Amino acid sequence: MSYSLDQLAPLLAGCAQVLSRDELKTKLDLGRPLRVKLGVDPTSPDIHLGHTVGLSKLRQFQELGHEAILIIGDFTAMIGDPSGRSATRPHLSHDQVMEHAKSYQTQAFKILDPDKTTIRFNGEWFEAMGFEDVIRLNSRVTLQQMFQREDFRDRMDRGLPVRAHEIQYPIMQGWDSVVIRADVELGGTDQLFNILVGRDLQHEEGQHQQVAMMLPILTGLDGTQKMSKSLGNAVGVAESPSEMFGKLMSISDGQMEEYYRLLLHENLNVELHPMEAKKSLAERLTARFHSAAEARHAREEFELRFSKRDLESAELPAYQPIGELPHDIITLGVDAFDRVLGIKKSRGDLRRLVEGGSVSWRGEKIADHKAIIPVREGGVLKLDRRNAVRIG
RNA sequence: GGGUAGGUACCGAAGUGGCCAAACGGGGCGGACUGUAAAUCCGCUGGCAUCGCCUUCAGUGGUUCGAAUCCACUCCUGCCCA
Repeated sequence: MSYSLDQLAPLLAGCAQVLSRDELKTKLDLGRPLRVKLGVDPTSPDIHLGHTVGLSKLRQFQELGHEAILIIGDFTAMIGDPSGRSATRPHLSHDQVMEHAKSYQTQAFKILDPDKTTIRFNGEWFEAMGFEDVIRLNSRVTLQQMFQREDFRDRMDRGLPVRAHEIQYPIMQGWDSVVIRADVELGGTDQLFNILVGRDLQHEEGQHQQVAMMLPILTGLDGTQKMSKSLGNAVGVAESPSEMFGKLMSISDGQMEEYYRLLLHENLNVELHPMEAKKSLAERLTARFHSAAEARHAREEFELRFSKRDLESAELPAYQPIGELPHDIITLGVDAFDRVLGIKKSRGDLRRLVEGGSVSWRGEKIADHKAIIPVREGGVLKLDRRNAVRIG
């Protein structure tokens, strides 16, 4: 039987680059389930929408009967992928990484079918390697090869350091492919180099080379850099419906086309008013990770709160000032940010917010940073653009 | 190992004895405008407090009434040479 006829086209859809299409076709023609690899490094505790581009593709393979292998790079995460980085990454401790790995797994299963997914931690084989093994592995690649990589070259040109351990990363990622005998490796376009190293190493080991399938990289909320938790421009899949909806509403119109294409796999309807298109995008994506009802609700709350600016009727976190706390706006604000919203603000930050005209009590702007809030009366305290709390 | 240029706030980058919490740009935040969009304009951008005080210019020690700025040592990085 032939998988390729009906599978090739849908699998190629949405890919930025495939090396090569012919090889993929050949592999599909084998008629057996392919071993499809996707690696994630648990460098932060959360999976975000950017990760879901690759995960969805993996899911698609899974649904077509192939074997999905999710590599959790517990070992590689400690080194840090230098891809696309202009600076060396900080090291993470193994404990931190394992902590992250745990939530990664749970969150990845929001997309993948847990019953059909093989999860492998690459510490499994790397921890067992001795220095001699490492040297032997290193002897299979050349420095020239490593320095073909754009980000390394770029840093060299700019006089920035490239540390020796960083060039180990692609080698390790490549070795993962050898160990699991991958037929296909998925990754963002920034993974091209790493994935190709995998092909080289597989060839060295006498294995068939994996097909490299590169997916486009999702731009983060800032509209310029790739989505990444550490850049603070990410939408996490575990975030609450209202956070998710709100964040998605803040993307620029210019990004919508990209979000529609990469996340919903369809084209943006240009007939639609941009705001409607965005609300629809936000609602559908929120529904994907929560429920249709919750997404609907998030949308209604959003409209109430931000479009109609009806803070009084909106659902706001409750804030109960501690009894003996002085009820001046600064003290109150700092406390509310800290205890209710989990955001650390200094008194100076609060004073600036007040002076900037952002703070209001029961709909009245507070201009004086020494103002006392009559908390016993209860009411809504607006703190900044997106945060407000209800007292009493 | 030798030579040389550097290490300033989130980033880039001025400042080379007091006028420096530190120019300027970017980013970020807030406001006006709006669709939590874009563009534009305005303000803010170390901490605490009522003009003030406290911590900061890689680190440590020193010179000085006074240092980011001078000296010594240390650590870190680039480049050139070996």
